[in-house]
Amino acid sequence: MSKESSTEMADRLPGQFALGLRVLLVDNNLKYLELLQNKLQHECKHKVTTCTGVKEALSLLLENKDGFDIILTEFHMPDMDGLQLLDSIRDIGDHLPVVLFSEDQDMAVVKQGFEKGACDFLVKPIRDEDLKMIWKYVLLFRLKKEGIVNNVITEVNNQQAERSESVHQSSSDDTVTHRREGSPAKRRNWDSVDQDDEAKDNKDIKATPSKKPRVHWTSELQQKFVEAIERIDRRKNPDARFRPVDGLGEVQVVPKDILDEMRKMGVTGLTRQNVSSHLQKHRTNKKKQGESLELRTRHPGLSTTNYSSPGQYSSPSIGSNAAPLTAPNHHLYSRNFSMPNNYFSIGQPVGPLPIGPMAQQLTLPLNHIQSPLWSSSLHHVIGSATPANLQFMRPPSIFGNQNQELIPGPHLVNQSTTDQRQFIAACPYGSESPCVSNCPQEPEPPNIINSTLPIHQSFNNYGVQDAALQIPTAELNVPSYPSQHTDVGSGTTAATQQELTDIGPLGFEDLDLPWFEPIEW
DNA sequence: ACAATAATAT
DNA sequence: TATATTATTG
Repeated sequence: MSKESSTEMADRLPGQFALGLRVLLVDNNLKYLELLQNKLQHECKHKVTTCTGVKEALSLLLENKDGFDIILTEFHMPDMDGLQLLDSIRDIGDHLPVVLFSEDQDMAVVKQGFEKGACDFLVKPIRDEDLKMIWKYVLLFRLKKEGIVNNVITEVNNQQAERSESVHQSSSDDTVTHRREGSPAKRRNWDSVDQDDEAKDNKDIKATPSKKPRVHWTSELQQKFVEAIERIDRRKNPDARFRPVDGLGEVQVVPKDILDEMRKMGVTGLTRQNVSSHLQKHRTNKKKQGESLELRTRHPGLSTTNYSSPGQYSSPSIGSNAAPLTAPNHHLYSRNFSMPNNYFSIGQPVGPLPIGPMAQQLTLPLNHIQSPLWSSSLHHVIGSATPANLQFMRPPSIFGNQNQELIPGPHLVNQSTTDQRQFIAACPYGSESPCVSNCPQEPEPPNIINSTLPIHQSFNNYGVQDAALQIPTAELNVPSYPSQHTDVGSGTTAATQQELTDIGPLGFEDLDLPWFEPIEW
């Protein structure tokens, strides 16, 4: 594999590159030193300087800082080992790529080498093809310094990924999940460890985990994608009854098939995962579309474009492409804590308020719940966030301090949010809370995110007796906005008002919104 | 800041 | 594979 990728690189790169490459070759084994030197000089046309000790090498480097392009050194040397060499080189200026080689391939050692910034670790005897390719490190090293290298690496990796995917079906490598570590300065092994293929059982030094380039789904691509799905769908679901929506028929259309089909249609360069990811989005969209369609059928007064959510904290525009009115499925946060996940502001909206009837009429049943946990005045909208960025705002204080401070959440909870939504925090202490009379100071609200207690207990400890949610039964007034509606915050015309009145209230049950599910503790 | 969209993890 | 989560981008 390495051979192939190397060859490809060679094709793409200027042939002159390696001529006169200045190599500092270090090995205390004279025979081997000579062997390598010969090959490098005669076959590779490099300019080779040899030495037999690390210290010597370092002094050469110090003498002539810019005298070399690359260092090729035996790892185990009597006077110093490769790691120390790497350290010292970094001291000098870290401007040279270093390739280590050694007899043994103790993985711990190899790994350390990479961590110290070695470009590669070759195992003796070094294969000719590897030796001839050492220039690539120079190139990569320089490119990297110029910040261009990501592309190069990415390309190389892509090719490798593609190749390996087509060979053995996505050997979904269980590379030890490298959490993205914050040190971008750290150099990585660029190519996979080039030695033999038996090295592949080594999980620690695999191919570069660099980022994949994003696939841009152009409209043509999208079109083919849909076309592919339709074809497969027809093939798999001959009975039209089972073909309600793209890819959502009785027999689902799966990424692999789509990819195959698309390839037949002449699409190249996509991976199965690309398709999978896109399919996910596609299905989500379809579903939303379906939902809003259904809603409109039942309530013709509601056109999709007529809605917008109030307040800046409201979530996905209820208009255009987002589902209006349909409540997202309830999301269960770990430990039985359920959070309402609304498209609307609930209760007292926070932040810039929509003016006009919107504010009043988009009031949801939640407002009527008298549960201590969710009673209307005790909610406030926090904002929208991805789980990672989720922050919980301290609930509005019953003591009047409205300066909510953010309680950043390392979220141990398993939030099940697919998209960014608005989150709503509940004030755990209702007006009935004993805290009102008993606590001289504002009590610390339970940290519902990090608490190890069952959530209801947190609240109980806090004076909330019954945290169970109730399913609201109140009526919902659903307003309609004029079709030209642009911005909720910008005002409401008389015509709007009229329209709103015309629509009239809808029964909550009409909407079939599973706002909450009762919580089982 | 926000939302969309793709990558990545589970 | 499906789906959840996270990263990146507009």
